[in-house]
Amino acid sequence: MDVFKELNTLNEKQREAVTAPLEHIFVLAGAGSGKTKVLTHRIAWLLETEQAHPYQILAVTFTNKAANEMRSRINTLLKQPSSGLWVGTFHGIAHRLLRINWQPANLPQTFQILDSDDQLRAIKRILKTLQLDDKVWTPKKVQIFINAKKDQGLRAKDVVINEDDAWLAQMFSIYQIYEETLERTGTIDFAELLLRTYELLRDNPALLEHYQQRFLYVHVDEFQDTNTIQYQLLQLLVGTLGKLFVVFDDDQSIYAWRGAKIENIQSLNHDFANNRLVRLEQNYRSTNTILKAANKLIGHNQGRLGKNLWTKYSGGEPVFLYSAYTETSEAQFVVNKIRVFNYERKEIAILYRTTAQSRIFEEALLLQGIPYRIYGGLRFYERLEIKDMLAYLRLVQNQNDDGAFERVVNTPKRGIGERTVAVLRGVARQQRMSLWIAARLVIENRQLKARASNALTAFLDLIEQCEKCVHGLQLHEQVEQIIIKSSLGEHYKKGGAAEAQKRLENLEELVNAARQFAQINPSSSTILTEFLSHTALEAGVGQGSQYDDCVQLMTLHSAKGLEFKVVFLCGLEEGLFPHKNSLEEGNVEEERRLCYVGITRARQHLYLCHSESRYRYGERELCKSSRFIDEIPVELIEEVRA
DNA sequence: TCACTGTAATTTTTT
DNA sequence: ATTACAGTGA
Repeated sequence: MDVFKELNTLNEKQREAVTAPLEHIFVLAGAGSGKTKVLTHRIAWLLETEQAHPYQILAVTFTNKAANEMRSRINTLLKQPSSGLWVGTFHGIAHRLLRINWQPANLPQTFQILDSDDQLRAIKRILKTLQLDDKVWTPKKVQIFINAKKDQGLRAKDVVINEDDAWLAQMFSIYQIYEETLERTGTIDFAELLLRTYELLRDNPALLEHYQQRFLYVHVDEFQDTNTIQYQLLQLLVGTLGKLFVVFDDDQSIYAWRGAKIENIQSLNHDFANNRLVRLEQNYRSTNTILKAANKLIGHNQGRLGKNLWTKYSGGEPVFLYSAYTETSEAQFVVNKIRVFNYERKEIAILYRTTAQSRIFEEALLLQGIPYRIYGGLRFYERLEIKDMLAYLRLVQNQNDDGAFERVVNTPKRGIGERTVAVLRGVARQQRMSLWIAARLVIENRQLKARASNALTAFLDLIEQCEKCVHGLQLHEQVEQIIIKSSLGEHYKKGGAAEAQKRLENLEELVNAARQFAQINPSSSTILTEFLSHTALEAGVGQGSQYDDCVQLMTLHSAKGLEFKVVFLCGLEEGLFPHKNSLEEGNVEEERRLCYVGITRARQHLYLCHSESRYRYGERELCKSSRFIDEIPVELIEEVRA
């Protein structure tokens, strides 16, 4: 790249951040102020004028989408694929470090990642064996508790328990058993990826020094979303040698619910001395009207760092407001409007608070034959049949994976019922062994009736056969073989016609995904392990989009970082947005920031929609329009009719 | 052991 | 409305 030519495309503030001397740089970047541009240009600047080597550069994002975007923009800028440069999500980078350093991290080489669903199942199993009242100790609550502790960097054993607090004591004891279980099964959950990586570096000084010397330039996107353990990890990595470059917007902090600490922004100044703050407040995205609406809305929040976005674009059409009678007419209005616009369809987005709202828009779009793409919702690798197949693969690769064992031991049905599995669980727990080994033992000791024993033996043989037969095969052939051997394919053929077809197609798609994965990644003996991790870390968002030019449907959370010519912000109703749960927890400000994110996605046209009534739990409920609508000055709004 | 039936709970967002 | 789960009979 011609650095100096590129610099001319930046404004003064952006240039200041990109060409800043080698200190810690904090960039307060408002929506649409070109933060990704600054980040990518900074990296290019380091490479071209500071003689940095690609392998000295680390760039961390929060979503896979953002990571991919950044990687491709860096490549475009450098006019070649950048090798050696690490760009990824916090979880992706932690995973990479753990794979390389599995031994000092005290992990088996084939360790696997549990997604939220796997984690919840593991917790349910533990609660069942402990025979606790599942009204008091709901799996969800336990899951939230454990993840919160891990996000704070706390192990069960690290915490001093006040014996008076029976609830807390019980929670920690569950946490402890959970930790032991995961240890035994060779699996780790999402939060553990971060915590384990933190401990790995903290407890291995030589290793830490190695990475500190390597990653001299650490970049973090969306810094306002970091949680405690992520912050601590950054502190370790940057050390005294490294230079930190963070980009953040406190008004777009929307992940407090999963442990993001907005206080981390304040800590920066103290923990990383010799720093420089650059403010990007010029917006290049939206019309002045849209920006004014956004500024006024977010002005209702207290304790902001404070900034005022401005733009050179004057005026723009008003923000349109549509009040529907029902959610169906809301969707109809949106779809009719979409037909009028003469833009590319991918320039149009329908945004909503909850995934459940997508269905009604999907139906309306389908009816009118408008191509659309839904982000989020049930992702490819989360589908039932895919999870089943992945469980077979996991079990073939690591027989101690109890979660995988339980999932497929009787799928498809092979006569191993609850009773038999209960016996295995009992033995496994008593002798602290995996279900697989317990099964072996139980068969040897003839603890089961002949019928159950035979069925179980057949299952164990099946898995071992699979293990033998996939040896030396290509990754996608391994998947293909196991679909056949496990007779999962057969199994799904039997279901309802249309649904069964879909499931079979998905299994076929999994084979394709494996083929693609093997093409992108260098072949190695651990490719199956890596593929399985990939399915957990990137739940397969890109699968199955048939058209390129589609109307974009997504939740407000997944819209962060994107922009569209036309935005429909839907379901603006009290209880839905702001969501009831947030109101109860007193988190209206985060909901408002979410609304701010939504509004600032729009370049030219913004439609706010709400419905007077909505189906919930099978009943029609009356809905009040959202307070957020009232917080936008009326002179910016124009009511429209269908 | 498994299919069937009735009842209770469920819906915030993502790695 | 849809789904998950527990209880019941074959």
